[in-house]
Amino acid sequence: MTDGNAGTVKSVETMFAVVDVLRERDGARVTAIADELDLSKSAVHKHLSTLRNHRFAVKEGDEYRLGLGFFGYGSYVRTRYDVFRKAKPLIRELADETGEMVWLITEENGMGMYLFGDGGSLDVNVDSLVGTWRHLHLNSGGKAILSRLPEERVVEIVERHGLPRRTDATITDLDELLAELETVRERGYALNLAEDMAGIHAVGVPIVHRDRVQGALSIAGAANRLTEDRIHDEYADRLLTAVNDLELNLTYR
Amino acid sequence: MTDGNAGTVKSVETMFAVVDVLRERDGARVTAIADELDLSKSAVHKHLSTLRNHRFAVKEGDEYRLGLGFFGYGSYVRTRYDVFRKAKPLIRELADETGEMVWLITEENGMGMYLFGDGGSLDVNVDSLVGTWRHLHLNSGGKAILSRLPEERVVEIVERHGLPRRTDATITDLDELLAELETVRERGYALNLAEDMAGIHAVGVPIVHRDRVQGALSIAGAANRLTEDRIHDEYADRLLTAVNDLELNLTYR
DNA sequence: AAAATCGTTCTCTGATGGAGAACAATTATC
DNA sequence: GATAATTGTTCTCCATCAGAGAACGATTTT
Repeated sequence: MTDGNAGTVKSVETMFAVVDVLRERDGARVTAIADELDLSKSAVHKHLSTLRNHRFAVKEGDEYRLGLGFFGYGSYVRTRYDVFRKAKPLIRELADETGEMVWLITEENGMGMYLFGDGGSLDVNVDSLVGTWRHLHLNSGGKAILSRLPEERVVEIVERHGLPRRTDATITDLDELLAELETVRERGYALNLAEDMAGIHAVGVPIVHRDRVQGALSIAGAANRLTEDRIHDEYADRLLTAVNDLELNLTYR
Repeated sequence: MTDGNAGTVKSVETMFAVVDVLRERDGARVTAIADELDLSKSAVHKHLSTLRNHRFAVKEGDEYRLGLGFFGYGSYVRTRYDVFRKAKPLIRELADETGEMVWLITEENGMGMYLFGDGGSLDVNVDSLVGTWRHLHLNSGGKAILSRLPEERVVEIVERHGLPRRTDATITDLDELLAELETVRERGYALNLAEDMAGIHAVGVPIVHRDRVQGALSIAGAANRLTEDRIHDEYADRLLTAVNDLELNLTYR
């Protein structure tokens, strides 16, 4: 527990290293992987064969890439989230209605992950954000989630993952974050005023079900459209209503 | 090569076994996994810790489940497919226009996988099919893909994965399949007349780019709406046009 | 044509994966 | 409510196997 990787399976650890090289390089050949990881070619080859047998890697000529096996298991994991299945049609609706991006984010081990996103024109590529890990303090959905966690967990999370800065507006101080979360609790929704990406504003509302935060919905878009005023006047209420519907849906349907 | 799992890493193999138990059981506890796999508790525990460190498993109380790590890597793999990124908006459009389900399927190691799907009133159904492996002979998109593979590869694939029957209409004979693929080549699109699921018809068109099949688009829906006649008269042409657009998009944009 | 580099398949050995015992904590049973 | 059974986790320790290195033919470079 104190030691990070005590009691782990080393060869699985190296397998993950191989996988990460394949991901970072968008595919690689045996020798390149062996060089990068300081492993013998034979060892790397053995790992790649193993991965291939389980469809987690594919071989194209002499180049190996990650296989669709990951997508298969990944889709399964997402589909297991009740909140995803129920939020998806709602998100579509909200995206069509507002013309902005609408996101579902959830938390695991103190980090956030976008489970689904829709809408928005060409500003941000939705698909490249889905499935990526995000620090929770950097976005409205993440802050909405944090606002519903016990303070000791928030502190724990910040200690583990830190509060990296992305823009001038990023909250990088724990006390400041805790104060902001108090505001979020009172108000019912969280803002993101260019704290992650310059020029992008957002509102986020936590999804609570059975006394647990299941995630958060958020609306994000260009700062000149999603002004602070319009968020308070229009978007926040629309989002609160949507989340309320969703929470009822989670309970009764 | 002859021996299926010669030259593989055994402990990675057992890791995958653990992962599969977690998937099949929708989460499990240490002892249950150890019992099922005939492993010691300590071994299973070590594997679970390793998986957890890499976010491929999470622990909730004493129960372990697969983690969002899979979804992260899975999303990456899908996004790497150019054909997915470019087909997605087109599929949305087609789904809205026709009111039927529209699918993108691709092939890896002789099996098909739905990369994306949209539309249809049975919206729930869509997400449970995305990310699952499908035999290629069972659906229109798969047959469309097969029609563009060299005959020896088709034979190879059938030898490896067989031609399992799903309904009365399923093609279970290799020669019959090869003949059908010839028809598909001449006509440009493949049909699926309740060969996988009773009451479901579909049309599929292969997506060819740089002399390789990148996948196939298909339209699927209730047999009483997608009658054979209407497929030939309406849907096939609409789909061929869409795929043609997509192929140009793949080349020039 | 020669040299270099590649992926794959061997053999071999030291590191380590997995069994089993021990433990406290929890749950089941009476 | 006390006892017994079962749990997850952490040890130690030995037999296994993960990984190094050499050898191979096939490609690619020079």
